[in-house]
Amino acid sequence: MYVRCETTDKGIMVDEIRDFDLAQTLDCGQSFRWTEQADGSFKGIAFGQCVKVSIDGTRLYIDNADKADFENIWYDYFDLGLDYGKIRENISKIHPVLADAAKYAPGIRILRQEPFEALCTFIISQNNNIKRIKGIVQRLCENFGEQIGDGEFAFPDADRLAALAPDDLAPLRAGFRNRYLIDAAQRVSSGEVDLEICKTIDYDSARSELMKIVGVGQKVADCTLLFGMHRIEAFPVDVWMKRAMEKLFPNMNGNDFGEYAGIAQQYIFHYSRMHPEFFE
DNA sequence: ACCCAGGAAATTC
DNA sequence: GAATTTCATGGG
Repeated sequence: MYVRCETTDKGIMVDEIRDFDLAQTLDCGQSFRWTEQADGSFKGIAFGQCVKVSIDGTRLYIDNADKADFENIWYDYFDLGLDYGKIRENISKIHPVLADAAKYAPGIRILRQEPFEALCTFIISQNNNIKRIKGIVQRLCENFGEQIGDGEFAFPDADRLAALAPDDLAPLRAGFRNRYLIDAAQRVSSGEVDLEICKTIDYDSARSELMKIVGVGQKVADCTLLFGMHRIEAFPVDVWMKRAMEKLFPNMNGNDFGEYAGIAQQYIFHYSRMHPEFFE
């Protein structure tokens, strides 16, 4: 998608936006740092910058960002270079229920989050619920992240967390996940686990690289690869996806959804979560 | 009191 | 090896 942006009183404005719904994308359990405001906009932080985003028709507004920020951070973060309409069209041919799921929330996009943040937030996600995950992530940033504004904190980097011990994370109330977070930070900080290389090496190797970390299994590795490394062939299977596959796609698995399996996964995950009656 | 939550490690069979 | 239990915490 070719986009131009210009400066307005509501920050940067980008026109001709398609296949993008803020609630569907920012409140669907892939990122845990966005909160909806009373006016329908979303406030959040990524790459150390706090912004407020809103959509009016085909126009995307990003407040508190300039043109350089848009080009350097937000164009990629919102994955505006990928044609989701075309992908939706293609994967809808695979299975009629997948077509239904894609049609249900056509504005979902896969964010390109910071790798270390994706790793940590999905470590926190295990055996947990989205509301509490958000609280723990918020406390992690408030306690150990760099302050970037009035009450706003960046996600802490691996070096900072690597200097801590599990008990130092007690204020998070993350329980048994504390030692997993410290182990992840120390292995990333030391270079034993290379998050950048996970963007390019073959999928199984990338997954193995992440699974060196204590507390990272297949599902957390897949989520990290999908949301932090934009490996959109990843197909994380959590409790919702397990139910969905058994009930809605019997005798199928992630491989049947092809190179865009991760995008299919998000459509199915969201569709299932919004329709719990499917699984009663 | 009990069960579950975008799981994984530790233990047991 | 496969199946079960445990791990903290909070909400329903």
